[in-house]
Amino acid sequence: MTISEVSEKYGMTQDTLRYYERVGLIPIVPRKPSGVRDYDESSCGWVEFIRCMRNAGLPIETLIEYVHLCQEGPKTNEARKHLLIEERQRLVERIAAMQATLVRLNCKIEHYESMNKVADKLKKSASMIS
Amino acid sequence: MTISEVSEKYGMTQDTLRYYERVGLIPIVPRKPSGVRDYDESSCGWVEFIRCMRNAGLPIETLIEYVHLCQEGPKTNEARKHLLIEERQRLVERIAAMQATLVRLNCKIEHYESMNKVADKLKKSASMIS
DNA sequence: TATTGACTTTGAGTTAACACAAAGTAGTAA
DNA sequence: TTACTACTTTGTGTTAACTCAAAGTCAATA
Repeated sequence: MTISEVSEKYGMTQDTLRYYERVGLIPIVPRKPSGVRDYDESSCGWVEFIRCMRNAGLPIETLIEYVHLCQEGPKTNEARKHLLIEERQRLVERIAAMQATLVRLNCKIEHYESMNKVADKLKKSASMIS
Repeated sequence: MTISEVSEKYGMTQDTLRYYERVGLIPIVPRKPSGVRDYDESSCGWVEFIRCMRNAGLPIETLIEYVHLCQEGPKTNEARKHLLIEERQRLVERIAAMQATLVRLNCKIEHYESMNKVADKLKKSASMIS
């Protein structure tokens, strides 16, 4: 697959794909003899994985470390697991914080809606008088 | 309350507090005759609210707009509500994405743990032979 | 009274995460 | 053969959200 196809498929710009590769967020993508990137299944898998993790807010630095570990073979399995467990912890905390915020937003929105109702009632009473 | 007390209380730097006020993320904080900030209950409430929203990832631009609306009186109630509803929608989506990522992380971690078990079993068999 | 320390404003600097521009190359179509 | 298009690398620019520095002010304390 060409970079434009991958860009299309995963909804990321070509610049971002090259940037991710440059900084080590995904392993080096294989090239055609001409030097043009030719994404294989593995490359696409990485792109999709990193997109997912980035969407969830995992920091680039940590992901770069993970990718490095993956490229060093099975001896780094423990280290990778620890890294993932730590990130999971942080993710769980972020989700909890966001859910608390969601509850709060709901309260505020309901508050505004109840104000509307009060306003409606006032209007009704007014129209009944007039 | 002084800025240092507020900074302490909410775990934000004084610089961030001043920055938030400068860009309109919180309303202007009342001052002592000397010009020093003197946070009252309302100011503290705003600081806490904004911290919460920022932690959940709501963009500063949107929050600035919300604060502006709040300062324009009750005629902006509808607009505020709409703004909050939109942000709630985006928040719900972010939470969903993060939960999907969490599931994925769990899978990966379990994968690494099952690999450990296999390794353990191999070790055990080896020790039984020797 | 002099100094100290916490505050003030204004403006510039920093960091993460891209986004863009320039200059060059490979492959294809006319 | 020329023109065109999609790619390449290298390096610079941008944006959000702070963060720091400089120079000055005020109140309290030695």
